[in-house]
Amino acid sequence: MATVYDVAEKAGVSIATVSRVFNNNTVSQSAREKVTAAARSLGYTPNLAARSLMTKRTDTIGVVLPDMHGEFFSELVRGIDAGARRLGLHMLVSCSHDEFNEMAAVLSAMQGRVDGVIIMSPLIAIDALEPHIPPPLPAVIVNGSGGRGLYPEVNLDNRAGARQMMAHLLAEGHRDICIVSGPPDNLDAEQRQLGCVEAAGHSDCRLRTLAGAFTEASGYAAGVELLAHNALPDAVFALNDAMAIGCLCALAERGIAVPEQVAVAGFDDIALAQYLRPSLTTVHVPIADLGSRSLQRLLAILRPGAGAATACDVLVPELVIRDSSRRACDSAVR
Amino acid sequence: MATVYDVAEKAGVSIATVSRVFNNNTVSQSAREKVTAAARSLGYTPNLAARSLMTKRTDTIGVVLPDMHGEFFSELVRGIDAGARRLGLHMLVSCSHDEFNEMAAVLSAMQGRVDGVIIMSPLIAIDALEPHIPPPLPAVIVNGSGGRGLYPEVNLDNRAGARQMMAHLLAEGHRDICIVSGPPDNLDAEQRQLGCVEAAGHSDCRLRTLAGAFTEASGYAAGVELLAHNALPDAVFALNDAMAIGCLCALAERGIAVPEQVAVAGFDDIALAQYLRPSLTTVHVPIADLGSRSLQRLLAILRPGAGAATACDVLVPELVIRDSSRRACDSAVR
DNA sequence: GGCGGCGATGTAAGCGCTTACAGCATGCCG
DNA sequence: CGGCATGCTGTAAGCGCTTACATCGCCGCC
Repeated sequence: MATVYDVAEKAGVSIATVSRVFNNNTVSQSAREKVTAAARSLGYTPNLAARSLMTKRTDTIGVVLPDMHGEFFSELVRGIDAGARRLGLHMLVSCSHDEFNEMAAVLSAMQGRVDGVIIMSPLIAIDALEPHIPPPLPAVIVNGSGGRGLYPEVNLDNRAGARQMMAHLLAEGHRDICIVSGPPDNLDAEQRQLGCVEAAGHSDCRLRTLAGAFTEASGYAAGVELLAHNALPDAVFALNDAMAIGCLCALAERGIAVPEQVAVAGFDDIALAQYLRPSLTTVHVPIADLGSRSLQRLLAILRPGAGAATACDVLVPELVIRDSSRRACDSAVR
Repeated sequence: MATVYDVAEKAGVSIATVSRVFNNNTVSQSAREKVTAAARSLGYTPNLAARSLMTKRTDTIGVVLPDMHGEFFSELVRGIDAGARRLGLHMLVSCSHDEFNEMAAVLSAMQGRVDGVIIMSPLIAIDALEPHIPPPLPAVIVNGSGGRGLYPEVNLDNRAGARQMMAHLLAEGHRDICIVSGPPDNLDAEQRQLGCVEAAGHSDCRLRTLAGAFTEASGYAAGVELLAHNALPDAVFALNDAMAIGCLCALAERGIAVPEQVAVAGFDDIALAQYLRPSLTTVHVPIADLGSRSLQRLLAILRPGAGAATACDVLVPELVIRDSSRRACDSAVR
């Protein structure tokens, strides 16, 4: 690997001049040309580790995720990436697999390699995590409500989303509603469920819950169970779209008409929710926004004064009514 | 930020001892305890940039992706991550947005921060890229057939997959088949198309092509166009599942029965392909395997002799026959 | 008791880079 | 023509760490 010394020697200048060329500092035109030529012929690329040792900046932000599955994760990363590239920042992505020790390990493995981190961990109570964030490391917590306020947070208002959906289902006249829940200990799932209960509390509605795990398979299983007991509710509200799809599948197999015999709703609004038949009523979650917003928050710490910190850090999802919950008479063009 | 010096002073030992404690070298029990206590009380974490400057190892591998959209990307990363974590490696993920200059920039931005890179870039001809990989950087190319052999490659046999699907459709008796193609310049799309043409060449089949872009929307548009011209083929083979889903949606809207009036097939086998109604016949792509396999290849370079390099680096996808292409008389339990 | 061996520790060099500081022309002014 | 600002360039220090090498007890042995 070529170093500044090699380039300097070949170009007949000092290492300082080489460095200056690569940092856009004042260098005479002739020196600049000699250096770039030498660098190219040697295949020289600055060693970023060495650079950041001096500058104390890495131009990299860490992203710690609970896992790597599915749409949610990729959207979030996409949201962060979009902002990061605009600012010339890189992303170090790691994955804690929902394990507490992993999380701490991953975090300390980022020390000195990132300027700050964005942490998302719906499974781990954030107040237990905070002490494990190396103190000088700027951090932003995504969707991990309940921290001690040591770090800024960007949250999704899952409860509000669930309440909106419940209000819609109630308005459609459904009084016997079955929730397909998310995995235990999952913060998002918990809050969505909470929103449902809140909304139901204000009404004369009967609420039941079937256990789910945020997967298509668990939604399918829930649908099968529903049919086995021969106790079809007015509506099924699966707490994410994957489960709604699984459930839809189970219902279709038994010839149950949706929405005529039972309404079905999901949560997340994944890309193909609108392409299902019937198209899926769901709650639109601005996942990429969650990512870009959290990057903004982090940047407000890293480059104080650079950009106005966003005032609000709670994103409210939006109800999207489609065919799977609409009464027959409402049906219209998609 | 505390350094080895701070810890050494507080613990009353030399910096070498501190370093040794953190590198599991021989240190007396008493010294070890003093150091760990001091480190904890100072909140010390080793600076990894400095460490890798000495050791020439970063324990990080770079992943360069064309973009951050959808299932494919997250699965690939998951496959890489799974292997990486087992080996204590980290992942630096970047995204070239299919732009050539970005690609080179991203690559040089990894210099000194990664031990090697896994590059995936279906849009960019790999032989144009190779010269831009900094020479000493070990690299593996994923799914970018056509390199000059400078770097090991791990490829998916898209052609074989497409041929399998065509064979299936032909066997079902379809002779008028419509392909919904992928975006221009996309290597995967090109090869899938090529496979179709090859398979059709050996038969008396009529093949048409409709332009697609690997998105649900483009599949939907293709479906609409098919109906507009009133020229329904026997079968529609969308070159990925997202488009197949869009197409299915367009057909369902007009009341066309699948598979009775027209068979539909996709490519990729995304998680919910089996939960659609009708469930989607498709080609299963082992995306995560693609990721873990490429990591293995990279490792074979980084740690020669550590693990046996896999002999084969072409993954063959697998035909999955479901309801959307089955003749009525074949229909059975899912 | 002196000595080789051994394990724990300290000293210091140096990884590849940035940057403060000094040095050195050059040009311009008084 | 001396002095001074100006613009490039080189020298050298040092970022936080690992590690070769030297040092130093200490034990057991002849």
